Amino acid sequence: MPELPEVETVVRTLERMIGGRTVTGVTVRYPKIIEGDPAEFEQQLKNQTFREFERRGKYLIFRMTYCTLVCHLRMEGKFYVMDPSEPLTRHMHIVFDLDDGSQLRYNDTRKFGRMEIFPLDTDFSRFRNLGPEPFDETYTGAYVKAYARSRNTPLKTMLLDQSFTAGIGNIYADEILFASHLRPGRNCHRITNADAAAIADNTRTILRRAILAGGTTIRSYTSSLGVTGLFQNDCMVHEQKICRICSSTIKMKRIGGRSSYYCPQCQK
DNA sequence: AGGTAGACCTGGACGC
DNA sequence: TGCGTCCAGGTCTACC
Repeated sequence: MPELPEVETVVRTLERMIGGRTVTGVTVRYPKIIEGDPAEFEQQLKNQTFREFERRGKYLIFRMTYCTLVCHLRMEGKFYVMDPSEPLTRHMHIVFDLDDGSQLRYNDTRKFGRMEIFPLDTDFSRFRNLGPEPFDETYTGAYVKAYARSRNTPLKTMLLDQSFTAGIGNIYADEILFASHLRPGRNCHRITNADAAAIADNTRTILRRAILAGGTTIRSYTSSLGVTGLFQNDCMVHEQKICRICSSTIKMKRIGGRSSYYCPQCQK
């Protein structure tokens, strides 16, 4: 379930592994992954070089020689860099042949991920209505408070709204709210300045910690790139049974269609 | 306009 | 064992 920290790790790992490599061919094996015409996708990327690697929210952005390749892993998308002699499994939907003889393979069990080509000069600051990055200087307690006051929705739903801030997913939303001592079902409209400041601070603290954890797991060519981080070990509430602070039983509730975990004692 | 249910997919866990 | 059912997660679309 790649969220911001996992995507950041994948981008940095790919930068290290395929930065400067030129695409010699592309094979689209499952066309629906591609937004637009798959044949055109294959043609446009041929002979282009992976130059710069960026992330915006949960989107991976590859600046090529003449265009920008944008990927979203959704739930289960993974990249592998492999030798062509390794078996191509049924969930490897897009294959990029690289000029050093290796292959970049896109694997996605549930086929939810998407790839699309944009012009080289595309401005991603307002891409798909994405809000500020959590590490942007504009993501402050004051921003959180102002945004919260403008809506009438559970805090959990607000954190998952990518136009609020880009990159938070279901796991980190639960963890940020636990660290902030706020229940996921609390309405966002009436939060205090202190609550808003806590959300802003904890968003950054938790994401930064997760990026560090994810960045330590990348070792082999054939392991999934960046999506097998260690952060699961650090979860305080998400998919937990007992609160690690007060030993209360963790509760689970569906909020906005998403399972939300919280400690009834530590979060109010 | 803001909020939410449903669609998109597959495989794993679970109950009978 | 084997079947059916439910669930997971991110985003877009359709609808109220």
